[in-house]
Amino acid sequence: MPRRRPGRPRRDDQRPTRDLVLAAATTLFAERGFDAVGLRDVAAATGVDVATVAHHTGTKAQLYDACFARVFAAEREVLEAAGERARAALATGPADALRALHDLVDVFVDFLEDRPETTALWLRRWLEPHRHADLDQRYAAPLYTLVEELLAAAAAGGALVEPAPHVTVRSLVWAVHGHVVALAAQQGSGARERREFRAFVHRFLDGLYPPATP
Amino acid sequence: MPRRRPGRPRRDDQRPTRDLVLAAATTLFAERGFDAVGLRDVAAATGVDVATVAHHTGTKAQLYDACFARVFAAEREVLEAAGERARAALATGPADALRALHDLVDVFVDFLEDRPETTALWLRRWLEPHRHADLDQRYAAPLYTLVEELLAAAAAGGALVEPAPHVTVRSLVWAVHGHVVALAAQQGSGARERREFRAFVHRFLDGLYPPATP
DNA sequence: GGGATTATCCAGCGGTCGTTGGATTAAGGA
DNA sequence: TCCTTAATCCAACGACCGCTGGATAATCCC
Repeated sequence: MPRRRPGRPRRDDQRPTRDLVLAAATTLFAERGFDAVGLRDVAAATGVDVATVAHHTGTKAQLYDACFARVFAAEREVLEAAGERARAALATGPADALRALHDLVDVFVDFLEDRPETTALWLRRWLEPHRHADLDQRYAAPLYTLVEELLAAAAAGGALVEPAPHVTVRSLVWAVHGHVVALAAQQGSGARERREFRAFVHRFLDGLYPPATP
Repeated sequence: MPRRRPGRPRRDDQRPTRDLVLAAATTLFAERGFDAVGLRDVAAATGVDVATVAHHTGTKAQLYDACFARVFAAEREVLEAAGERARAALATGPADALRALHDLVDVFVDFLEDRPETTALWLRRWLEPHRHADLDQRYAAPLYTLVEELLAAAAAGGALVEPAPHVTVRSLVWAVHGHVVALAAQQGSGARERREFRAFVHRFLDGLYPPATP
């Protein structure tokens, strides 16, 4: 239990103020985008003053970046843990690699369904041209590499027809984002949509390989 | 040749001012989004005053809607023309239906590659929750219906495995948008990317059906 | 030619934005 | 207890925002 640092306390300070600000800002940025969110909106959603937001997170652009870093770090953490398990299956054989690929994609879909703000921030960032390189290299590239390795390993049991794995991976990723956006757009639990999408994804993965001709 | 209407002329009035404003605004909105674009930016890009923009397009929200209507009307026009040809192939047989499906998707990919602002506006609109219904029903639904019909017709020559056609179509559409975004993000002509993506899409369409077991 | 109509620009209004200086309050360290 | 440090809020600054009233100029209709 860390001691409180000096300073005038808030009325309810169970969590550090910076975390509260980042959480509120992330939600708002995901919903409305950078320019439509005012620092006074963030402050009101957190329950503090505008100056307090600035004191903890600096400028608005820095706050935006901090929100991205937090969300994408969480995504990366989950995916890398799943990636470790998948890598372990790489050496054991093509069938295991294909199953590991299915598992990895399931983790990815589950994560984005649970945290749709990840999809929203991801899409918004793609629409900012000057940030493409950073986003792609720091967050997307490692995942893409892993999936491509899994694809290649799984292909050992039946030659992979697709000549450009990154196109396949990217298309799959965008399909998942589209699924999450569609889920957020409709009312209801979307349980059927989730089930159908998973069936589609698994069929998609299996369809990447030509039928085994015994 | 329509006569000029009365009023103080611009210095160079080859095209109607409203068209120039809409074209400039569409580019800016696609690049930066609604809130990051000021009416003074639109005016400067057009070469007129702010008041002139307001005079021709009303409020900023109306200008935004007009840009959407123009872009999506162009998309719809192209797709419906291609859809007419595809529908003609529906009755002739499963092989023709499958080929028509390929052609229709090619038209879709070509169009979005040529006009990436369509993808940008489309994605931005998806990120505005209160506009989902309108976007989906007015523009997406007719296309989806047509593609699903083509899928069903093509399936007559080999049972369609996929049980939820709209999931397949939506995933394909999002994959195309992802392809366009990736194209815009990289330098160079992207000729190889385009070729690879087309190969992927056609393999994807063929993979929707189980292998014919002779 | 002369009013009517239309397009354009200028200037400015009220409001909101991101940001900051400084006062206030509470905690830790001596 | 007193000084330092840190967290918070208040007030306000300058800049920019969407929007508009009104002046001006060019065309049409008669």
